Amino acid sequence: MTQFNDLNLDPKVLKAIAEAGYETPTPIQAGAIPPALEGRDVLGIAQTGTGKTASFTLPMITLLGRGRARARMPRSLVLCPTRELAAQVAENFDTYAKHTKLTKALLIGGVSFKEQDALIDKGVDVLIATPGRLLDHFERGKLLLTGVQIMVVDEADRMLDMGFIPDIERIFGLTPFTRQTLFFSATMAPEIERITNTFLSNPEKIEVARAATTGENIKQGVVKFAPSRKDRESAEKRALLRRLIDAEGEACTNAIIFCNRKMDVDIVAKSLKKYGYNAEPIHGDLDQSQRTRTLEGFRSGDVTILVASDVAARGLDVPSVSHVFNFDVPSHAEDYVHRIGRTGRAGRKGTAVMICSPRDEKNLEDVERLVQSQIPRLDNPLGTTAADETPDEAEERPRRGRSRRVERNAPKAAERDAKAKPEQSKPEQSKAEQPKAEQPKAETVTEVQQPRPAPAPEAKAEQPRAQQRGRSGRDRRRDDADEQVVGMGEDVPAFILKSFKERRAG
DNA sequence: AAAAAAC
Repeated sequence: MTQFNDLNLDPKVLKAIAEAGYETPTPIQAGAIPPALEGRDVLGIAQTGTGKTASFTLPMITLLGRGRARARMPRSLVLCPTRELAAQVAENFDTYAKHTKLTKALLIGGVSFKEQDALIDKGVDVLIATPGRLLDHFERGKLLLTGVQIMVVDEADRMLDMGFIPDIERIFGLTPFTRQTLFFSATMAPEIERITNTFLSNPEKIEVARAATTGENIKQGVVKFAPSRKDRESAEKRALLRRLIDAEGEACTNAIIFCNRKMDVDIVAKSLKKYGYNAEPIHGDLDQSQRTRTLEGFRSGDVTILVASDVAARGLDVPSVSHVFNFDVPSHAEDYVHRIGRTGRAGRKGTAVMICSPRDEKNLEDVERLVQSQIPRLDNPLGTTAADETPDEAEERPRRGRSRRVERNAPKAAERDAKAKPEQSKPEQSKAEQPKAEQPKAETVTEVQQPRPAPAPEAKAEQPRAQQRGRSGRDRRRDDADEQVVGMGEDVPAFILKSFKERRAG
């Protein structure tokens, strides 16, 4: 098997890779690095979680190793759709370029121009940017792109969704024809295809499917929710969310909760905090410093629940998320795939639970058509009809969740996660809650046997684990899977290999 | 109808 040492990378880069603890490149890295080092254009079709970022940072650092940056003329450029993603790429550069003298600047919105200007003036080897802020700098005459030798476009399909393609085309036009282009997208939509035909020259195409999307390692479930009274809807929905989180018990080490609206992100986060959960909101209206702080806290484990808009649906590298909760059914079906793709990364187990209100039914149909299977129905722990009491009041005793303790009841899970996060804060279980025996935490969600249709809804919530299928072989948890991407290219559900357009077409 | 990204 190919090792990083076989890849002709700069010894300084190899040293940093070894120090970071890596030996074996992922398939996208093994495929993209050699042609990139030869100076060829690369078209990488890969999702996040495949090691995509290093597949362009490592050869870039090697190629830029010689030469020096001139004032206002960066030698390379990486474009990302969101600020967080750009910041992540910048971190990656810091890690792998630490033994070199290369300089970099991160140009993203929401922060002052001053520091960014100062760095550009000094001259940088690598510029990492979101399109808006980059063009802003350019228009102020602070930046020349005629010295760009390598240009990277990351998450191109998301750029497309966000309407950045005209900006990207414009930026392409500002760089020299002779540049090398490394282009990454999760899917090849027709518009993406057009861009690559226009701006890439005889690219080496590397296509890698991720094993872990909605395949066997993400357990999915959906809970139908109908409020007892209209004016209680939002409070009851939040109460249901808490019950669903609690039902997962110790298995839920950290989670992302997605809401469709920024306002709901704020409300849900605030409500969870009130009930003693360690939750923080993240969405585009929060200021950048808070977004950064929250994300850092979530990565480090200081924050265990991230309540997020779709700003966090794609691209964000949050290792080892055990659960995704969809507070709403996403209105764009493809967002479902991206959202639940935040869990079950790198061959690990993941759980994705979604709440579906009557008005979300249509969106649910769209999602199920897209993934070409029925998402197993879970029992509503609050009951299907009117509750006798307002759930918010019923559980009003706030639970103390600040203390950190090691997992007690789940030694295996604790072992597995020991490397990543030996401790975690957990809300205390309220006495008012139903006995665990009736609500076994690991069995609340049924395994998806795709593309086999889900079993009858009634049967599965209480089904003992031993009777569930699909637990053999690869399906088992890996103890050492922390950073390694495993099972690549195998057992990929057919739909994930198709473009979203093809999926919609059925 | 919403979210993201520029001021």
